[in-house]
Amino acid sequence: MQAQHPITTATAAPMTRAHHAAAQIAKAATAPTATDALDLLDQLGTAMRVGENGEIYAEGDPALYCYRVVSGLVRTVTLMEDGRRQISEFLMPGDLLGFDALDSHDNAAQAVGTVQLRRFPRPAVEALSEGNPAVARRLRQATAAKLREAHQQILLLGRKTASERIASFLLVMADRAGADTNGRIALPTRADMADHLGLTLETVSRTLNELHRAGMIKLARAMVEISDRPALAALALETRH
Amino acid sequence: MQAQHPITTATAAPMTRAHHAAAQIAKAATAPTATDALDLLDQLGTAMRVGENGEIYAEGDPALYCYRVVSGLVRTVTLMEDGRRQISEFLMPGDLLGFDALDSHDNAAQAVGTVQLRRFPRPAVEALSEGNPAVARRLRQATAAKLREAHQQILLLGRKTASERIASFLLVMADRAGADTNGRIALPTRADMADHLGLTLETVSRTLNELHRAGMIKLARAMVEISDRPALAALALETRH
DNA sequence: CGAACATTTGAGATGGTTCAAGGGTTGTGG
DNA sequence: CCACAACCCTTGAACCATCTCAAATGTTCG
Repeated sequence: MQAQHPITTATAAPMTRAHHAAAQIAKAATAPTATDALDLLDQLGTAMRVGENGEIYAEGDPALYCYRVVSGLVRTVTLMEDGRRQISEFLMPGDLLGFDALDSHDNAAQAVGTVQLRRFPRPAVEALSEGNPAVARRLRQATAAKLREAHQQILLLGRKTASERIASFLLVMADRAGADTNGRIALPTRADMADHLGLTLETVSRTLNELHRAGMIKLARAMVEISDRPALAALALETRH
Repeated sequence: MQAQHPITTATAAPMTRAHHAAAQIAKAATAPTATDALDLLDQLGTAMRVGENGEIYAEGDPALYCYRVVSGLVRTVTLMEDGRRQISEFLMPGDLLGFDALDSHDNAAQAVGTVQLRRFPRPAVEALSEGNPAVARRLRQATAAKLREAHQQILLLGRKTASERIASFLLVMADRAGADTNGRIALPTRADMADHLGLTLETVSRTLNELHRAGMIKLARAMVEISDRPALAALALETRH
């Protein structure tokens, strides 16, 4: 039902940091910082780079680490035995990854292009959140926010037409990625979009070009620019916003 | 694209309990109970009953309360302006509801049949989890578990065929609801199933009857019995299990 | 009994898929 | 720096899984 993509090997730098710092930090920061409670995490993390199409973790892997995206785009992938593929979400710089795993990851995470990450050992994160209610709350909120996004995606997949899906997707990408200075936003491949939106890459291509002909977007390979946001929003049928 | 259902009014018993107990409980229970940390919640809750098709909360409502299902079946509904409807999930006895809201509910919750609930004021829950890391952790895990289910649903909606969807749904219901003593499980209406599975009620009806003819299930109105679980599981293409 | 509602079934319409081919782009090695 | 290979994207045409529209048949309950 869907074509598949060979996965080139990851270029992952190994890490060398300890987790024992976590408990200390948790106690030190009795009064949560005025900024973001999750800033505390940073000291526990290690920088890491993954090459294009590299795997950050596989489905079913024990959840030893979690990550924050520093730069680049990450996709979260579920694969069926016969090769059908579903991308649950795309993650952008600043997004957290793998924090909501229970003991194993329920889907794979892969770098769309080259990606820079900060990696945190989960035991350290757990220890930190155990000792610091503000961190615990922020983590729960982060997971709740993902759940909310998942519900949006469920609505999209269950009830929207192809052009509504594309319009919704473009708006989400524009809002989250923050268009570059020219209002242009980088897109993943048609195949990646298709597997995210429950369509085929041909339908994605056709629909994108229809929106272009309709004057709602400008199209250039892997880049789009939204020229008529109200029209797109009307198509996407965004309830909220 | 989809027919709509009028909502009969809820029969909700008002509540009378205070939240101030929360902080005390949190402190008292420094050593978390051997059983379930969430048992601590019970004392903060009030019993409540909602009639068939009654609304527990509406989409966009400020999230003042959260709930645990005591008996009956609850559906979580997102509505589009033109009437298209998506049911994100069905909740069974023991399931938590509204705990993962941020400050407002991102979808409505309705009673499928008559439902008994236990209702908790969110400030009390927050206070409890603030003071009790075990509770905080359980709540985060509960939200993470919902996210995992949402990802399954995204795969189902994005990539499965009608019969795969039905088969998957029946297995989930059987596992979660726990079939009655005769292995029979209660189903919501065809329309509710359709709006959960991204199909029309006609397709649900036809597919259910096909599975019946194929000898995989026994069918009796709002009841099914799974007669050939392996065959159903093969159809559902469950990766895990 | 009768009204409201849930389910089934049929027949025709269709949005999106599938299969197929051609054109663009990018990077790489000669 | 050109030429080829590997992709990606586009476009066309036929097909089909599911939807839509329509009607008949339960079923439930006041």
